[in-house]
Amino acid sequence: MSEERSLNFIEEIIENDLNTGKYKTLITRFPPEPNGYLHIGHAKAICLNFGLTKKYGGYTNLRFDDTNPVTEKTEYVDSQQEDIKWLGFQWKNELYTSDYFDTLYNYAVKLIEGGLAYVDHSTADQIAEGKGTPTEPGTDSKYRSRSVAENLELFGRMKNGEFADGDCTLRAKIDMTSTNMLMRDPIIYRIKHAEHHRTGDKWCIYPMYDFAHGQSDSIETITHSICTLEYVAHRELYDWLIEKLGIFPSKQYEFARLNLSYTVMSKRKLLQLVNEGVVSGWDDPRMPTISGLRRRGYTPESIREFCERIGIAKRENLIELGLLEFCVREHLNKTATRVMAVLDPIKLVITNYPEDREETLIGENNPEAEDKGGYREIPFCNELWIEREDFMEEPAKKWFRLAPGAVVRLKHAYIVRCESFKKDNQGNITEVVCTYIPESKSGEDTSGVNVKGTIHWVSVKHAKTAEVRAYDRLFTVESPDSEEGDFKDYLNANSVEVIDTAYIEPYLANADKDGRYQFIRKGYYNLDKDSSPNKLVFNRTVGLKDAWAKANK
RNA sequence: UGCCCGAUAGUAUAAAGGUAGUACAACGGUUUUUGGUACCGUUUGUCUAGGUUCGAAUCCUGGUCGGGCAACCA
Repeated sequence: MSEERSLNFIEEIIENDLNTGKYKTLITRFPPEPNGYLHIGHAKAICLNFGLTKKYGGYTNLRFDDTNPVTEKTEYVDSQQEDIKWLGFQWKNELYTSDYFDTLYNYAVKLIEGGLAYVDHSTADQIAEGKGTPTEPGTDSKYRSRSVAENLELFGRMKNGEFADGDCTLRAKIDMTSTNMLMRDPIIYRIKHAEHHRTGDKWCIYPMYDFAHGQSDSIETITHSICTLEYVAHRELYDWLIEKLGIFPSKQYEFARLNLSYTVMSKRKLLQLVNEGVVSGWDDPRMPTISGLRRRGYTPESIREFCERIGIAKRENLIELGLLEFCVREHLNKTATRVMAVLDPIKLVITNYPEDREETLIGENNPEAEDKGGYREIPFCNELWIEREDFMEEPAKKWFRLAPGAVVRLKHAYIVRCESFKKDNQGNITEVVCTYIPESKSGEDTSGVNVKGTIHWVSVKHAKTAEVRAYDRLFTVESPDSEEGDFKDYLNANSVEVIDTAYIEPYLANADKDGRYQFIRKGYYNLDKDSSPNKLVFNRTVGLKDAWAKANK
């Protein structure tokens, strides 16, 4: 493999830092807040952070950024770990920002002692007002000039629970006239009498993101702290705090987050879809969450490949959903077991094949695999289920499938000729009547007949049934976020289609929970978690490309 | 009206002053017992106006457009 992929801007920085000896070991971190499920956008960050240390050596920590007890839950901690592992990555240390609450408290005291922080008894409204606006400077709080001793005493009382939520905050003393709003005396500690998922009721004050993230990076001697673009403005504060505290100088670098067409990525909106029952849960197969994609049948390999292909840069982007689908097709084409399933059945009857005769045919499991993926037995008889769409009473031009008088290959079986067909009162085709060519058996064809088309089928006598669910994009517009009005106005009403009774070949009765199947000529499918031995339920991961359907649109 | 970030085919992403390349998409073809896969080919691009230079996607200046910044969220 001569991989000559060019470096992205972060890799360039890292190679430079490694080459100049600035760092001996690369240390990154993935820092999710445990307040929701991870999605494909997080996968981009996971692949970046873990991928970097895999490539250059060093290691990556998993750090749960749990500084806001009211939104965070252990359920999310567990799901996030599962998702990262499933994607194929292993962290060096499992850490929590809450592990550092004592250290962080001492850092705050140090800031106060240096005259760089003060306790502010202003209300939230007063603080907001004093902040100014992006175009007007802020004004100093009247509590800004409190003495170090008074601030120390007050902060101690905050910690001891002597104040109610919102009574006061600890603010860094920087510059109320800065053009960077974040430097206008940012709040670094607030009071929340809330139960924390790990520290319980030990604390009633919690550090803000800006006073926790960079400090945690520093404690862990993270060399390259990689985050998304919305934190660019925070970098000045990140650096300021590290400098004033005199601690290990981690550096922050920002890249553009992933936007994927026809879906939404914000945790708030995804949570809304879950809470309002628009989807069945975080792992609904239509969700862009890792757990949703997993249930849908996506593979870790395909998601990693996707993240590799989209690249890392600083400009805003909107990735076509088609690329994700390409990546999963690419992987599943190489790995999925081929089987036959008929989703919209009509009956095909072979008049010259004895009614009481049955045959066992042999089919390769995967033409792309080295050993053809092994072989399986497929029962055959005189009555078969075929797809309704594989027959046309009046064939279109370039039609290679069944039509009166047309010949077609039954996959792994014989060539048949359509002699006639039957209709019901409404004019629906109910049965296709054929004769078969006995010498045309697959693998030992001596008939000399050439056919243009091959169709899939399932023996009526031997067919098993299954429910099959097909999914489509969740939204009808490319970028629901940037449309007028509420994003839910653009939900795709037909994002799921359920087929109650599809006919499947008997081999599938023993389908593997983790198996990936290609229903020949239809798409890639896997078993849903709702599936049981009594009632199989398949999800369509993604359809096969369909040149015929596209050409005839 | 301030500050910060960005701008290369339809979508992404390369080219560190020297032939604008790659992938996906689109289109055409070859192969095929999946109208799948594979393979071959084609179309499409440097936001704009100046400047520096023998030479600019790249450096400089002005403009335009897009995004971000006024949570006791992260």
